[in-house]
Amino acid sequence: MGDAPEIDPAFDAHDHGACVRGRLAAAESRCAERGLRLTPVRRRVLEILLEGHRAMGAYDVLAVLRAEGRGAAPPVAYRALDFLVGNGFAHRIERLNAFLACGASGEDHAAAFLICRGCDAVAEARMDAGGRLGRAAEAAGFRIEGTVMEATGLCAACAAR
Amino acid sequence: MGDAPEIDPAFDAHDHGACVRGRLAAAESRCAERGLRLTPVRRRVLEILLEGHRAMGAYDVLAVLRAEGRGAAPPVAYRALDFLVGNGFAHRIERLNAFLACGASGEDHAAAFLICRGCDAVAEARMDAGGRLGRAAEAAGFRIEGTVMEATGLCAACAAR
DNA sequence: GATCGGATGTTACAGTATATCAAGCAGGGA
DNA sequence: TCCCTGCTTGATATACTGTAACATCCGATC
Repeated sequence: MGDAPEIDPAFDAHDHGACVRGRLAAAESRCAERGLRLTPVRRRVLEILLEGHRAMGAYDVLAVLRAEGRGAAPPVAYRALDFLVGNGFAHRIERLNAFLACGASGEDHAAAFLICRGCDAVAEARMDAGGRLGRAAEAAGFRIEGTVMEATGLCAACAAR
Repeated sequence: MGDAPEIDPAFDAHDHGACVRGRLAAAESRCAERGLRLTPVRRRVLEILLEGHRAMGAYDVLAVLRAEGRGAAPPVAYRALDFLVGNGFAHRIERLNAFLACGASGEDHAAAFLICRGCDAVAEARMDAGGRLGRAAEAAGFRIEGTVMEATGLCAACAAR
């Protein structure tokens, strides 16, 4: 511990097409490794999240599926999102009731998020789990299974405005 | 840093009547100090949260208000809860869409929560803000205004069962 | 082909939250 | 006193988020 965690370049510009293709390919090979089924719906939902490159509500995702003529009642979106979150391909942002493609698709890691209230951008920071809260929980006999860390504030661009 | 943060005795028994009265009195004097108006509705909602001594949904609070014959449409509960959260008398537990009376009513502090998925008890741990995520945010030019930290797992009692 | 489990499609509904407007009430200044 | 202003409350309606339950489909296996 000691060094600040790495933060994804969510607030910066980048080659987005390549970004989406690369992450999708990474997810595919991860699924193959682990015997997970990245079905068309699941793949498309991940792609939608990657293309959006922001936290999207389940109903935002649903709207895209609908526009493409897929069967699209809420459970379709929620099930695909549950699969992606459950297997580490996406995160749920509790504060926003929204979902975000994971910046390190499929690797096990604890994540923290910086949520800009000005532009709604969300940056993911990779953290190792545990830390002070982990020690406190252990002392209380509490067994932690998952942790949510979300900070709200203003990104550099919005603060300048 | 270094020492584990103190955790409220949410998983233990205690003298509940005294606990409620004491915290309510503390909230009243805090409001007087700061010129905040702890109106009857707000006071009663805080009392309900304190009596429940657990995370309660807005509609749980609302049901109690209704049973008492107060005007009780959703906005009544949400506004009172917003006031309490905004002024540090209660916390919102994002993971549960629920609210919890603050264990240190009114003092400014960052809090983390241990949420038992067995019995839905929520323990509040007082943390000082900042830490590793704070340093990462600073490096990215992100100004943090508030942080949510919630760990889900099993409390000692539920793990034993 | 028969069977079985997982994935999808669909309807209906439950739970959470807010926009909006009307009415009441306290405090301050003309 | 009276009015004005701002905050709080009351109430209706509606939007947003999430899930239960059941039917169907599809691929793998025997």
